[in-house]
Amino acid sequence: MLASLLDGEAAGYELSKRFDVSVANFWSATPQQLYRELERLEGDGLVHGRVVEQQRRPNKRVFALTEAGREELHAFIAQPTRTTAIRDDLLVKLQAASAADLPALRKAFEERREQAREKLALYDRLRDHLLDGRSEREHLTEGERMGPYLTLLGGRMYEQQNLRWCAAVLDVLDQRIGG
Amino acid sequence: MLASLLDGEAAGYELSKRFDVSVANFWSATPQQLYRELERLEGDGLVHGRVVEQQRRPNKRVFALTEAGREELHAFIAQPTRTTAIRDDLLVKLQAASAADLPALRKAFEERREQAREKLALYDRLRDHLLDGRSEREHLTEGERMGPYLTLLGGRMYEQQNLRWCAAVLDVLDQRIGG
DNA sequence: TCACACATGTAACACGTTACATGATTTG
DNA sequence: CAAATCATGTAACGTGTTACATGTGTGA
Repeated sequence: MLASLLDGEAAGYELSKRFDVSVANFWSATPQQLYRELERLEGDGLVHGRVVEQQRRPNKRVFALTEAGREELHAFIAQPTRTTAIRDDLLVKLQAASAADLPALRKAFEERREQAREKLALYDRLRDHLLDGRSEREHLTEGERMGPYLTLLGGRMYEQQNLRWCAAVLDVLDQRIGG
Repeated sequence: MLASLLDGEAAGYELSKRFDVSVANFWSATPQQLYRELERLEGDGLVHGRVVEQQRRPNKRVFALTEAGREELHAFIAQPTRTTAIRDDLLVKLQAASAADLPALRKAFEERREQAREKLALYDRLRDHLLDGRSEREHLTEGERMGPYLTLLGGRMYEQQNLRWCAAVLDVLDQRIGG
């Protein structure tokens, strides 16, 4: 959340929208978590909220990073990185599948492939928007922050690999089902 | 855990070892979770435990899948697959980094690259062991279960992509730090 | 007029992690 | 002789998910 607020102040609802698109690439959270966490971060002085009155919408509380929040981010980056825990239902299904499960498994992999395609298309749009006409090289050498572009690159590479893997698995499944 | 028990009965401690190696590829769990979960699964009749008395070791309780456990696995495979939640500290660090953070970030990425290399080496050993002299094609068309091989393939592809991404990011970081 | 977007939350529950506890045997 | 491995757990805590609750404004 602190990292997301670097891109500008936001209310809980707006943050949850950001998480749906760009941030979901590397961090997922439900709106409920965000609201709870905002209270805590404000209590710890890492963010500061103010009420913005709106005419035709319910009022909202907009949160901005404080100086302490920025320092917390620097400290976080300097800390040892926790190893990432992977938990993927689809791989469990694949691991456990026997002959009778193959058609259901095939369907699950087609869905995963479709999701990967959609994410890839989304990332490509975000990338074009982020570059805004400049070349990748220009953006990376001259831009202020290279982070958002490189995380997006990571997301794209991840989904491309995902597609290749789905293709390989579907290939095997079709041979097993068909032949 | 049910999927892991397809590879043969095991005690909690043995399961935690399996999770450390092959299963960690797609599902992580602490030993404490496994012990707690084994109790629950036995309560639900999905696994069945028996005490194995040992001479020079503490006795152990070995658990095997029951028929209900196997059915549960089939049902699980047929269910809609939950979308996988990604949460990666390293990507958050990258997203949030500013100029002052680059050296710390570089170190974090070198560590990630090293971890990827080690995992890849482990997966290659597991792959050789799994194939046991046969070709990939033979194993996939003639073997009883293709799951373990294909999950391993997924892990290898994932780590290879990870390596490529680390290389790309380190390249950019070095240009920013050096130049 | 119906559904969706905006906007924020509470409460209950489920799940996961960390610390602690125990004690034998084997390996270096 | 120390450290690692085998073997199993409890208790406390922290985090995450799900269900529920509320109400206005906008677009089809």
